[in-house]
Amino acid sequence: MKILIVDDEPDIIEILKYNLNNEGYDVKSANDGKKAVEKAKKFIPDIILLDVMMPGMDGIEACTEIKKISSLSNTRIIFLSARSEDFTQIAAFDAGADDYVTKPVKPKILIKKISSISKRINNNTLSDILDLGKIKINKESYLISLNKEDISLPRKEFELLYLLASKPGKVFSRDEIMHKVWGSQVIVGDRTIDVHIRKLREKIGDKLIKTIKGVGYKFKLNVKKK
Amino acid sequence: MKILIVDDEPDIIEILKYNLNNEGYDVKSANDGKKAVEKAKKFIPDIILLDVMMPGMDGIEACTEIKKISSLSNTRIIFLSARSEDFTQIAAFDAGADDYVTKPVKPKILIKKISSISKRINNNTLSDILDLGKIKINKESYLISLNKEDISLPRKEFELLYLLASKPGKVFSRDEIMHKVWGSQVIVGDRTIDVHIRKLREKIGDKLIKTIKGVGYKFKLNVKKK
DNA sequence: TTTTAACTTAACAAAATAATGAAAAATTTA
DNA sequence: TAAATTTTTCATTATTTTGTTAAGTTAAAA
Repeated sequence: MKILIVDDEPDIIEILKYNLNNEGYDVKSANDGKKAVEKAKKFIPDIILLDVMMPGMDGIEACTEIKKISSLSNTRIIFLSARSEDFTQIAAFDAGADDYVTKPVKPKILIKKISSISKRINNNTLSDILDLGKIKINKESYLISLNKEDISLPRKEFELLYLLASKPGKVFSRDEIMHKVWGSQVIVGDRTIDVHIRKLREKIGDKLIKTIKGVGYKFKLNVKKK
Repeated sequence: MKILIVDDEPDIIEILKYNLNNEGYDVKSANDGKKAVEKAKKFIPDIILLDVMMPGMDGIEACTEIKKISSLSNTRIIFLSARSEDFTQIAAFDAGADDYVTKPVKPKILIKKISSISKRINNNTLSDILDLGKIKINKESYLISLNKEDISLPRKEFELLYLLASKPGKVFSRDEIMHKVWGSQVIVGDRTIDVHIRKLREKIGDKLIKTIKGVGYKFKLNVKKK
């Protein structure tokens, strides 16, 4: 996740950079509106933290500029402003802000907002309900229904099943499963995945997930033909 | 806003009068059905609080009479009855009651109901009520009714419940809850949300809100299975 | 058929997450 | 202003989920 910090005070950049780096974000910075727009074009950040008050091009202007750039259409903008009661809030949202934080910025709050925004970015792509005939997988309620009976699954098991079922027939390697379900940062042993598969099979029966030895696992298509 | 209280017990009239005056209502009273009808004709109250059990003409009869009077067609009637399980409820609604309150009357609840009704009179819109079977959630008066019993909830608890119940079955993450209930500018700890959930469960029982570990909370649908 | 790598299974340990109790802080009401 | 209520936090405990290991199976390859 890439973040661009824009502020004219080096101290603030320093603090934010430090905290965000610690959280594992890829952070760059700029110290005025103009440079911000340039850097954003190259860096294509996921999130821009934009100070409202800056000499030269201020945050609102910069935001307006950034919003015009099509390659940055998925970039979220969080404003940093001095006073919460400020009229700038309104202007900020008009300019296309996704959120704002008032100074002095508390790193905890900022990090929470950022993680909440990044989750939203990630989640939006997946559709919510998979309907595979006798099994339905509902991400909204974290329930699956098998032959009309609801079964609730722990999170990892659910996500594993959801992944396999999102492309029935496709064989997922353990690497791919690990990447998609556990995320790129986490590394677990291959056996761990097997164990989760087993637990799933205990609950949904062993017909639906097939092992492809030496390759991985797949969700089985409806195999009824005459 | 004019309110007429009708009850044969002076104490009750006293208490209600005191509380409603404090809220700025214009309050008069009567101590039996007949006098109530007469006073109502002259006073043209917006709301009548009508005791069911009274010597002479009882509340139900009085209500029927009042409903015949065209100048009182906009007057709402709230019954006061001793027991909630009473058949009188049915008779009361047949007679044209708009609402009822069980004795002993809790002033807070009564006031909320009244303010809810007055709002409805003013903007003539239907109130915002979620009806989930045995639990009803009335956003206008911030009251919920569980198995016919009114429970008044503090604002945060109410809004939390309202959010969950607005989409039964959907799992709400703590982030989403925080966003929707606390607003985007407020950050509270995750435990805070848990605590509110707990308070809610203390009041409405622990069947209705389910924890999805690692994900969030959801309002449970009617879960009857054999 | 034997060998062997790959998988399954069960039992257990570790980590993550939530429930609880108590109490401080903030807010509302009297 | 004091009292009461509501909201929030914190520390502790309980619970569930997740991950690991090791021993048994299986199925393909030699």
